[in-house]
Amino acid sequence: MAELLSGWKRTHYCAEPAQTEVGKEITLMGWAGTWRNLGALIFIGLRDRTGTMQLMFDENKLSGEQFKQAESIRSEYVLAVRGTLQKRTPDMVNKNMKTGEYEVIVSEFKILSTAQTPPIYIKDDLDAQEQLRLKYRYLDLRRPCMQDILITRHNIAKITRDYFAGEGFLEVETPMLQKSTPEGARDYLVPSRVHPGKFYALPQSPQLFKQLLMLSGFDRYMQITRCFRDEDLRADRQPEFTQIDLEMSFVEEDDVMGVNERFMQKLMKDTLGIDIELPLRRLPYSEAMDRFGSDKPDLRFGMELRNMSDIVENCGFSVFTSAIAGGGSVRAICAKGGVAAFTRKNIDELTEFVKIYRAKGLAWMSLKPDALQCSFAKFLTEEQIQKIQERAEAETGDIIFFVADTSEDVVYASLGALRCELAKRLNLIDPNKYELLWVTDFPLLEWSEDDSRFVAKHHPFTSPKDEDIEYLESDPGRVRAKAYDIVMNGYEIGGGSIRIHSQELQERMFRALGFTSEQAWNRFGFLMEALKYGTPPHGGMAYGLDRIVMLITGTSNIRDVIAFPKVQTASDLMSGAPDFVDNSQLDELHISTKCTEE
RNA sequence: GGUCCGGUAGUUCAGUUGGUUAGAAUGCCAGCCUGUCACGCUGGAGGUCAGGGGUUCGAGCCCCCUUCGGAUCGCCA
Repeated sequence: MAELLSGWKRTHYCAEPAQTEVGKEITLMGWAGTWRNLGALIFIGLRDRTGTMQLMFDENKLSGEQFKQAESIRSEYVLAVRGTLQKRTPDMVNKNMKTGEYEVIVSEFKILSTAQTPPIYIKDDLDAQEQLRLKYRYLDLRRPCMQDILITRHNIAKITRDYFAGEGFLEVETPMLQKSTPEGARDYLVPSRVHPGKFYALPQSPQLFKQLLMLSGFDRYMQITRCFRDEDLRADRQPEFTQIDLEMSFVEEDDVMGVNERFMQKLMKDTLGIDIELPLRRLPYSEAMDRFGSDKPDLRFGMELRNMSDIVENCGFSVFTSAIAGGGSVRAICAKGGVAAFTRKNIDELTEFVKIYRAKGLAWMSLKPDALQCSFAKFLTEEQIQKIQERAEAETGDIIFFVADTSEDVVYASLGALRCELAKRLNLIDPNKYELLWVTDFPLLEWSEDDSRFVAKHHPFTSPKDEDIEYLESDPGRVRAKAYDIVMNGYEIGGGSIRIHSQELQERMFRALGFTSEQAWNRFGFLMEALKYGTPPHGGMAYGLDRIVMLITGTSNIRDVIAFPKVQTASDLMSGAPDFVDNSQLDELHISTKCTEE
């Protein structure tokens, strides 16, 4: 049944032919879409990656055998078609089609491949279960909207390479098989056949190698590269993902941020035609947390957090006073028009919502037109109520929401999330708006309860701020880093830092992280050694390419921007990976497992 | 590791208080049709109600377990 090309050559893509080709014979190749058989006339849409062209099979213009064959064409058959491009008369134009003014009168065709009825429809407004789409990913990828995303992804990668090449960056590849470094995320391990009992790790990032490239003198490096982290998945997180990774020598924060914000400006202009004003806003971490409860604030809307602790410190409401006494705070957020927008049931939902973030509850003050409704009003003086409303910039019709907790982390996390939830419910987010900013001055270290020690917030090679270096041993928590994240619409799309380029400081850093000198040398000895041989000051950053593609294509699901993604359990529904392997394979790798098939 | 949501023809879904033979649309198959483009008309086929167990005279529906998928907290230097 499947015919061969036998010398046929495609002359055009389906959506390519235009006015100049009218009346000429063209050859198209693609997939049959929906077919409409009118008896002596058959219409079929022929689809390729550029779009769809309507084909007309006319009983009077084809041999009897060919017309009979045309009647057998079904959805997703692969066709090669020769015919004449015709301009449709005005009453026959299909305005919903890019090629709606044209059609091809088929004179000769081949069925290159037949197809079973596909388990999912090949159309943009598909509403199939994602499970099914992923099992038949190759069919899902036939849908024009999916092809558009991957085409946009290609364009973004190309703009990226062109831009950085133009700025003097060299693309250098770094190894996929690396030494495991247990700091940070879990590694994917690869057993070594040659070295019994030893393992490589897949890169979480090319961090150390790009620093070594600076040390070697490449000066400016970039790479679009795959990274792997064996952590739980999310809507915006895959176990293997792509970074735009770069590093520069002889630079300080402003240099890295400058070249990168110009990159984002160009990217937004070339993909969406959006103008981004430079320089981008910069928000120190502490201010971002204080105002937005997040280190990746969505600036498409306001609704900033307000600290009410000093006002309610001595009121009789124990929820508030005990939170403050316990070292935490009481903060609030004002929902404009909340009285009209939220029912009592909605407020209960919001209360449940903040509990996800370990808040114990959600207090609220409803400024109804006739009266103030507030469960804890009796604990407050008129003056305190007045001050709260002033600070929240609340007016009649608004609701002020409060979270109190002994942990600032809980207050920030719950109110930061509530802020976004309220914006969603109040419809404050313009989907066509793009708000970029830098978040800077991150803490260098943060205390880990699990490990009972300080851990690097970014990574252990991040340089402390010059003026804070002196506190590295005495007060590690107050040391700020030369680190910066670039944030767009509430997503961290990239981040980086100036690195430590002195061996002495790097050793102090490892000590602050609780490593003995021996441990540090054992894990990162090659870096420590390298730092002895002439290291330029350097820094860089890395972007999550997948997240950038998500934002630019307007998808909320990272799986949609990756050709062959993994599901929440990190498996591939199409190929069935991961899977058991033969014992002989394990033997060769000197591995025995605790789990077996069945 | 936790919480929540979901799995019924190929597909998307409905299925009442637990009650006769599980429905619709679409797709598929067959026939008719020369301007369709969500073609139309006529007819037809198509079900392990995710899997297992339990309660019951009786389970798609109630309970338990398992499994698969999604969202999310923890986690993600």
